[in-house]
Amino acid sequence: MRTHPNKRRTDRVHRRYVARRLEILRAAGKQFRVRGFAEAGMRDIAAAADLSPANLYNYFRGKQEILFFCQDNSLDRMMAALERARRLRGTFAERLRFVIVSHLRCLLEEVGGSAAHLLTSALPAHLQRSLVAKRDRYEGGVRQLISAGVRSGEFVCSDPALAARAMLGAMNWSVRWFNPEGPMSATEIAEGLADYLIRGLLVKSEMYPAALPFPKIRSFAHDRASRAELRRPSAGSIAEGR
Amino acid sequence: MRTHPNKRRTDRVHRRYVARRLEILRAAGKQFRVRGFAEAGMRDIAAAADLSPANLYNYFRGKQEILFFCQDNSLDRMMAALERARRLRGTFAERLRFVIVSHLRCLLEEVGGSAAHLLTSALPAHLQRSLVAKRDRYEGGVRQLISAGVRSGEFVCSDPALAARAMLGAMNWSVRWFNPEGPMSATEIAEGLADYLIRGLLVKSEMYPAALPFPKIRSFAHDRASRAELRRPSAGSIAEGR
DNA sequence: TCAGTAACTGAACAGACGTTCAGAATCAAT
DNA sequence: ATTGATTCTGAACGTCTGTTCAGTTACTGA
Repeated sequence: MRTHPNKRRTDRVHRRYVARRLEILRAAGKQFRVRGFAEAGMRDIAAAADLSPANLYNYFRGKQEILFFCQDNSLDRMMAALERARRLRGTFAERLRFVIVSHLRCLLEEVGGSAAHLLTSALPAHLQRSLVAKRDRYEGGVRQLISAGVRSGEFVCSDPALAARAMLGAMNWSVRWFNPEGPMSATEIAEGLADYLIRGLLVKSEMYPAALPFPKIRSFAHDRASRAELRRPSAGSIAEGR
Repeated sequence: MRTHPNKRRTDRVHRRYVARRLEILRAAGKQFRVRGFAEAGMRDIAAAADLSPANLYNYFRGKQEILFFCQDNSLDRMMAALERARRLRGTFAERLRFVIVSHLRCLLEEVGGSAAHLLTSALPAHLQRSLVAKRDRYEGGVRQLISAGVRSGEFVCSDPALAARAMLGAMNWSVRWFNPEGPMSATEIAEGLADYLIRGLLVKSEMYPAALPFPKIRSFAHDRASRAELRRPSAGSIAEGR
């Protein structure tokens, strides 16, 4: 029994497995976003992902784990955008705009149906802590971006922490009213919100809003499809139930 | 059997009844705010209000009705603040600031533990419609305030509707991170958020933030305690259970 | 073709939920 | 003290939930 054929087989099987996992996460993310965590039942999620409810448990340990990976996944994507914005050459307004637009696309665009805004208390303590820590790092990054802009003289802001929270709140709340079939696309909304949110920081607001070109995001939705976090957890990462 | 003694008796009984109703609404509002609608059980609400679970049903038809009155009540308070802001003499920035601060106080201050931000889909259609209509009137009022400021030359904003949603989102999201025991009071947060949110609209942002005095709100939390909407509904306003 | 593994399912389970109800306790007025 | 109404409660009911499991189907590699 050589290892190669086996290896190839399990590879393909594993790829299918990961893909199904992602499908489930997307379906669940949409359900969570639309109906809320508690209101979205496993039977709904299963139906949205075209599986039997019982079959979900071949891919995830339970509902909480699904929520966790949904949030963890979108937090990772946002964090990646934040780090990319940091390395960006340009004004702080441009960097901040990049973060805002990325954040909103991640939340609103259909393919990225995640639900980072749901950070609910329905998770066991250690998972909750892990997510909150990640979100705090992200929020801290946004705050630092604002502070740096203030130090550089480009921004004016008496309380960067509060401004960061205001910006994130305005963005996160958009999932409440955004309608994919509505007149505005996710990108248009993102640009419009960025205009307003950044204007509140600029010292010289006359030069704003202007057509600030910023690097297009390519393959944004898929570039983390095979992240380590998406693989099946081997150890007991979810120990006790609720 | 004269009517006077009876009248007096039932009056007092009725006052107690209304007061208890308000207590329940406050307790439930806090639970809904902290844990979410589905996660907050009737047994939790009852415990928070110091009642037996069964006794809740002497004051409300059920959980959905409690949520409805929570939201309806805080929407009414916000609407009242909006109308008061409209009649205010002063700049549009001052009026808008009044609305923002009132909104945030209504959401965050302990005594007004309501949950307008929860507008969930867990309510029967007609109640949902009623709340959404009221919220739309409120949101429209904020939008008109912005538009009027733009027309007057005081504000600049390419999309007042979007800006209004951004502002409301930033405010509503605050219930997620606000901590009553934290370093900032609800009022301080309200002022800080108002600074930033209004700055994004001003043409001449140099004169901002400045100490803009605005009329103090007095007896804000209690002035609607005996509203008609708080009385027990006599007809079947909640018909079918979900 | 055949064995073995992976993917999947229907039916059920234990627990939590909102809610009800018969009846006890409390209150108010005579 | 008695009466009638109001306020309250413990215990239960039916339903829905997340989850499990024995068993079936589909797929893979030789």
